[in-house]
Order: sequence, then C-alpha cells, then structure tokens
Amino acid sequence: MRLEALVQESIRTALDRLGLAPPAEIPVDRPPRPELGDFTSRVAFLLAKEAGFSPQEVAQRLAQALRSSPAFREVHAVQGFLNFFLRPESLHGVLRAILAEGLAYGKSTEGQGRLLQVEFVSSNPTGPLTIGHGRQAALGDVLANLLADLGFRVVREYYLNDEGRQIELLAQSLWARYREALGDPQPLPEGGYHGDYLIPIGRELAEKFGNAYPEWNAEAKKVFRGEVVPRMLRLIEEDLEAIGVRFDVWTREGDIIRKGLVDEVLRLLREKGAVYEKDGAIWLSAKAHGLGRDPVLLRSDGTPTYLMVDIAYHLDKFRRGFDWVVDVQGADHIEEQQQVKLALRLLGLPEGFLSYCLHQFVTLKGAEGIEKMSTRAGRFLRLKDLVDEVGRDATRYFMVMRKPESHLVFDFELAKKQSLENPVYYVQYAHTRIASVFREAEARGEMPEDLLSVDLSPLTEPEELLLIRELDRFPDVVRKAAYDFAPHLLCEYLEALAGIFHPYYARVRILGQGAATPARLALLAGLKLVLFRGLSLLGVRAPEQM
RNA sequence: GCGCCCGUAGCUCAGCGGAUAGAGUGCCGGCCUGCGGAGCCGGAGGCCGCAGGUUCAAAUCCUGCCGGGCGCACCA
Repeated sequence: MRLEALVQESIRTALDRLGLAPPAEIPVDRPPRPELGDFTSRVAFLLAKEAGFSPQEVAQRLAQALRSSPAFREVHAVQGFLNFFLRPESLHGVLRAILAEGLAYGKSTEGQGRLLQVEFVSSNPTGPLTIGHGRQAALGDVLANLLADLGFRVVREYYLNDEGRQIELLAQSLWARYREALGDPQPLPEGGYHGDYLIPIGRELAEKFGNAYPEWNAEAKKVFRGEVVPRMLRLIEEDLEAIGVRFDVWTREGDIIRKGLVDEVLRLLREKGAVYEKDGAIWLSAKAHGLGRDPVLLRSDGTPTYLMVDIAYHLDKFRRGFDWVVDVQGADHIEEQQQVKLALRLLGLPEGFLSYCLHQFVTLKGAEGIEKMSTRAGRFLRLKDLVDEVGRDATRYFMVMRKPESHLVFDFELAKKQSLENPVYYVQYAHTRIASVFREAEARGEMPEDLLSVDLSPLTEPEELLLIRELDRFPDVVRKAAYDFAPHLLCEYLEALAGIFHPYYARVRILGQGAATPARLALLAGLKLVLFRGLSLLGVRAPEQM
C-alpha cells in the first residue's frame, strides 16, 4: 500500500475508535522539516469545532489511539498537527513493492483508455521552428507521455495551416528571392518573410524555372505556393526530429473546409442566434457572453477566418470521437481560446471537452541580439540549431523545467555545461552513477541473484529511509504533473531524488559492507528505476555511461 | 483603456490555506589514499511588489494599486 493511504487508513480507524466522524477527505502531507516526522495530518483542525475540543486536544486523543498501530514508530500531537514517524519496516515494504512493479511503477489505468488528443506546435509552414516552438514541442510531448501513463489513449496531432494570406505572402517572398537570384531584385511584399532560409530556395528555383515567371500573377502564385509549402514542411520535420517529437496525425486547414464543417458550424451558430451580419461579414456575438469584442467568422468576401476554421476543427475533433482534447498554445492565443471555448459551448459540446495548456514565451540568455524573435522578420534562432548546440536532452529538459505559465529564460551556457551545475546532468549522473556501481558490484560478485528477495532490514540510514519515502511519491508526481499540465514538477522531483542520492553516495559505501550491501543495491535499483521512468517521461535519455 | 498571465534570496525559479518560506546558481569558508571529485560539507543572503480584507492560520484566497509579458486585425 502507498504510504499516504496507509496513514489515511490508520487515521480513519483511530477516528472510528474515538467515535468521531471522519471528514470527507483526510488530509495527509509531508511536513516541512524532517524532525516533524515522515507524514503529517491537520485532520484535528477540521474536527475540532464539531468535537468541541481544541485542535491540540483532538490531536492528542488521536495520537493516543494511533500509537498501537504497527506501522508507526511514533505519533506526535504538536500544535494541533498529527505527526507520524514510520517504522523502517513500513518503508522497506514500499521499496519491495516498487521493485516488484518494475517499469509499470507510476502508471495507472484511471484514464480508462479514453481517447485524448494533444494538439501542439501547429506552427504555420512559413519557416523553420524557432526555440519558442521548441518549448511547445517539448511541453506537448511530455504532457502526452504523462497522460499516456495515466491510461489515456493519446494521439499527438499537428494542425497545419497551409492556406490563406500568410502562405501567399510567403510564396511571394520566395518569388522575390527567385527574381533576386536571376539578377532582377524585387521588393519583398509588405509584411513578407525576410528570413535567409528563402534565399537558397529562390536560387534553386531560378535554376529550375529560368525566367518562366517574370511577373507575380495568379499562375506564379499557384506555382510558388506549391513549391514553398513542402519545403517548409521539410524544415519543420527536421526541427521536430532534432528535438525528438513525432506526430501521429497531421490535419490540414483545407481538410476541415472540404468536409463542409465551416458551413455546418455557421448554420448551427445561426440557429442559436449567436451570429449576426454587419458590413457584409458574419460576426460572433461574443460580447453578449462576456468577452471583450465580437470577432469575424466569415469575411465580407465570403472566406472563413482562422478562428472560424479553428472552431470547425474542434467540432471535427469531437466528431472523431475524442473524449478530451488538450491544446498547447502560446500566450498570444489567449483571446482566441476564449472565443473557441465560447463557440463550443454554444454548439453544445460537453464542458471540459477542450483544455488549453497556455505557455509564456522563451527568451535566450547568453545569446545577444536574438532575444526577441519573429519568424516573419527573419530574426530567430532555429530550434535545430539550438539542439545541435546544447543537445536534445538539455533542450527538452530546460524547455519543461519551468511551469508553462511562467516566462522561460533559457540559459544557453548552463544548458551546454557538462557538469552538475546543469540540472539535467545532475539527474542523469545519478542514474549513471548507480549503473556504474552495479557494474562494479557485478565485477566483484556482490550483485544479488534476486533483488526482490533481499533482506532490506539493514536500510536504516536517514538518507535511505528518506529516499524510499521520496520514491513512494513518484505516482503522485506523475498524476499532478499530468493533470495540472505541470511537467516542471517532475524535473523538480528528479532533482530532489538526485539531491538525496549524491550526498548519500559520498558519505556511505555501498559495496563490501556485508548484509548492508545487497540491501543498498536494492535501494539503488529502486532509485534507478524511478530515475529512468522520470527521465523517459521527459524524453530525456537515462544513460548507463556518460 | 479592456482581457489573460507573472512579480518570492544578487540571478533563474519552486512552494499557491497550515508549524522556523525552499532549491539551483553566484558569494564566503572547509573537504581530494577506496564504488565515476563530472564530487561533498558548512555559512552569509528574504518587509514572499505595495495597501486593505477574509480566516484559528495568508507568500498562498478576495479587492484595489504599482511594475513586467502577451493579446485586443474582415493576420494566422
């Protein structure tokens, strides 16, 4: 049994014996300081009023009733708090259970195989991915990993907007580069794409087409659009591959329109009286529902806006059978999120069908002049270049080590460091170090045949007991990181584990310690397992050697 | 002006109703004859942006203000 549940059950039994009704949920936490025990409960505060005693009196009675429980060495009542000190044997049992679970440890089936879509990156094919997209790629991928461990059937999806005005501008920008390569410099269109990445493609097309397209006209538009989109997709795929992200499904904006979903959504919204016509365009009545302004759904030329198609896309997601959809998006999409959610509510989709994981932007520390990025202005650092420089592991780790809604300062120099100041190396090194100890144990013939049947009673050092207590937390960390869209909690947890292990390793010898050796190796096996699981969820390697 | 997010140690950030507010880094001072020193230990450093309120209890919840980010296009 998990330790927290063990404590809860003990409290429940004690309450029962005292004739007190248990609260709906019995709170059990980790105390702020180790001298306050392994677990603490503030249950007495919740019961004091009803019981007619002070919190401290209630706590004292409970402590008295709990002292007979075999799980605890001591139970203290302090200022109304109930503090539990576990017997080492209770902790040893936990370690044994973790080892028995193996790689399944931390997984659950509570998602019940429900179909979940995580949509992320979804960058327009107008250029390579920047480090900003990198944060989203890492976040989306890690969230997908976490939720898959909770038993959801996860689909990673990329929404590809390969039509519309931006693509046209891109095509025209490419055409200008093409003319430039032919010695006929043309100005880039207003709001066009200035990035260098179009220059070699322009040169390539100059060779391929010669002077076939001297004018920017309807035919040139068609041809250059056809040339540019697949090439941009290549660049994006290279970036995704660099950071190690694969998508299961790519959906194009054009697919949604062709399915007739735009017309259908419009019809449904009209039936609800949620749209109106003004200046020849169709608007969504968002203000009437508390939003700041009414957005356009259908332009006066009859074409749908991005928002319109996005709403239709989400209806499509629903029809495709997803039970839950998580969209990872940057802070510049806040208004749109409110509008889409409103529209889905009006369309009668279930509340909670769509969740947004919103993240703030990334700035790069230690790289002058490229802090402010813009794809259109051609001022950015390409994701692949960053990965090439600092490595996939560090890139992924750094991108998720802060909570998404916080602005992220990516410390370029720190990420590159191959020393333990770098948190990702600190964690990986713990894993490697254990692997190294195991190799040494094998060489010396000290490795037990079966770690599961090892006598764990020699595990009595404070760090040993603390480590087991921390290993016990892993499933909670996975759950919280997944449901709160907070993968940084996993980073923090892994750093805490490594932070207990490294000093322990420095102080206590593992090998050649008689009966303590197999017990310590079993502990390290449990730790290695959890480090591996945690790093894998982050998509970061857990090396045997480095 | 309106909407969302963020103001916690010099810096980068955790903590988001509970007991003396934490980590990493930086700074100061210790420790290298054994399993990887790619390390370990100790210390200094905080009106938790400001002001009210709610609560037995507020960094945490509410209100207002101040500072920063993002958005407020018939762009995507």
